[in-house]
Amino acid sequence: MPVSLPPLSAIRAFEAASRHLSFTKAGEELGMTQAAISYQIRLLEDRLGYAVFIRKTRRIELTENGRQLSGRVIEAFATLRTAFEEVGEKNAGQLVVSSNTTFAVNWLANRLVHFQMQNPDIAVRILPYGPGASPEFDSADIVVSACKRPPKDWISNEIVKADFSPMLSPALAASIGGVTSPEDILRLPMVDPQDPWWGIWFRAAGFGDVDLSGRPNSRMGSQALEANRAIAGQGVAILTPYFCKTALETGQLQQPFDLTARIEEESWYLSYPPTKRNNRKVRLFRDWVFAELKRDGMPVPAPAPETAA
Amino acid sequence: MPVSLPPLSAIRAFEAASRHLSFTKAGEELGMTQAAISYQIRLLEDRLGYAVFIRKTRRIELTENGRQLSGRVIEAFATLRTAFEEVGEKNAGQLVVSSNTTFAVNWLANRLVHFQMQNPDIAVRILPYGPGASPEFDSADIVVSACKRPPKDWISNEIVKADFSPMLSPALAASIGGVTSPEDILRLPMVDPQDPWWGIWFRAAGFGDVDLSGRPNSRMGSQALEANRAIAGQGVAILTPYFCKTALETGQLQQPFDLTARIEEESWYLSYPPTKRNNRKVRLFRDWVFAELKRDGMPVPAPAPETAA
DNA sequence: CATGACACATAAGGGAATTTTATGCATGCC
DNA sequence: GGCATGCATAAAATTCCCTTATGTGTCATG
Repeated sequence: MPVSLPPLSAIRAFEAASRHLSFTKAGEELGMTQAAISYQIRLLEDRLGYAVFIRKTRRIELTENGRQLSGRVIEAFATLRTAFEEVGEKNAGQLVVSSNTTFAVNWLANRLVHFQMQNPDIAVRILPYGPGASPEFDSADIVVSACKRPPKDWISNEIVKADFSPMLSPALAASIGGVTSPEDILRLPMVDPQDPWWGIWFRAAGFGDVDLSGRPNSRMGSQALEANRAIAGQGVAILTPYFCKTALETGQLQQPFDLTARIEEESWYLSYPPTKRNNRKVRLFRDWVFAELKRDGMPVPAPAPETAA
Repeated sequence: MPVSLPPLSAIRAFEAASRHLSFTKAGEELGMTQAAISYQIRLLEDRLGYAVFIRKTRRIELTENGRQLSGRVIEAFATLRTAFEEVGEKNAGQLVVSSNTTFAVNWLANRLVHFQMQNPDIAVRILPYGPGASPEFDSADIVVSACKRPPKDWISNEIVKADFSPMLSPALAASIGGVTSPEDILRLPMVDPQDPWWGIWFRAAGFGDVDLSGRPNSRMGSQALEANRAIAGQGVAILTPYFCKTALETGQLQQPFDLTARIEEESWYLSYPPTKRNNRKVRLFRDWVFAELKRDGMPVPAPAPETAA
């Protein structure tokens, strides 16, 4: 049970006044009037039962007691200031993004350098989390997640709808003389036949119950892996076209059907705690993500309105 | 221009909460509700732009940032607490009395031991100041002064009226066959013929202008010295009977005439700054002085009323 | 598995603590 | 001597907190 201190505002006034040896200057530093400092010092002396300043004409001096306090109090405030400053700086200069692996590998990886060039003062740390793991809501500034919902008070924007469609390597397609009908796919190996996306896509394509016994969806988090296996010709994967853009453009993969399916509400979300809605680095990153999406022609959510700091 | 800190009340709440890892306990320690702590922490996090606590169910944890702050903040508050505590204790246990020499030597000297026995926890320091010097209004807790008035806002009590009357040693009186009329005094050497008190006393005794060219009054501060010279038979001194009580009782001095004179407003005053009116040691000392005076049959002023701390 | 207890969050409202404004006062300086 | 400077003070206005009351999610328990 620590000793109770005099009012902190009085201590702060004393700290400043004892540094400047002037109530007026202390008031300026603290953004208040000379009268307020005078009041606070009076309060402090009243509370302590002894004077800390001797009022001379047009200047003040510390009393013996005041002198003894002054040093320690200044020291304590210096400790506080450096503590908050250091943590604040560390915090302002470092942006921690917890992203699910798909988004990190298929989207962030080859664009991040642009953000970093635009904002050389911000050190970005990407923490990818794989399927089965959870985003690091506690330690991240921003989270890009798919299935895992952020704490409900977080500000959350849907950034990419989880459309999906079968993808395969041209070589694999050629091996059966080309893929022209959904049924062709069934003649090829699948990278992950248990993925529930298959069933949904086939239904959307007009094929009722294709038997692909369900398994917890994990494609949201590991498309990079599936994509590589598909590129390597190991099978047909069911992937989100937007995330395969490069592979599709370079011909490493092909998407035989324009038809995409989706599970409503299964999307990638960018989210952050409301505390950080006015945080510079968070705003910069969020806006950059939105701008990139827009360049890609993706629908972009309106960012939540800002509030005065 | 130091960095501006978050609101200090929020920092204090954080300090307590981070020690207890509980808002409820922190609230108890600080004498406020759990809701208030919650509010303050929220405020702090809002201001800082990052969280300092992770809210788990029925308990809280420090975030990385919070942990980094916590240590320093606790340290800073400990510094403040020990600083105020130490100075406070030093201050509570030590009573500095700046007293004019007459009062110190002729009154305090042989009584102080009683006060010290009654209050063994208080260390009394008497700072006597001689004629010509000033009381140490700045560093003393209590001042006993005569001519020097305390700063006008001080609480000041008249304790001894400066009555005066001629005093001499019995031997000196016998040397002229006894002193029975004021005129007899003029036949003897005076310890300080320039003292204005002489003229006033002689006038009061019915003798008009006795020629004793004036000189600044200094008897208020050095009666001890004059008294010793009178006791040694060097001359007649004009002294305050109350302060010669012992010498008169033991026959070292005699006061030939009951007549005393006084200059209105010339008195000894006990005074202290209003800041200290409820200060324990100051009250104890003041009350002890008043009690001693009362025992001597002196009129005692009513102490100023106390105010709630 | 329902219930209660516990710990923190949140909203509304009131009130006290601070601040400001507007002076006064003493004194040092030109 | 007149003015500027720096602190004190009183009254008035705000702002900031804190409390009360209630909600939410979990854990523990019978």
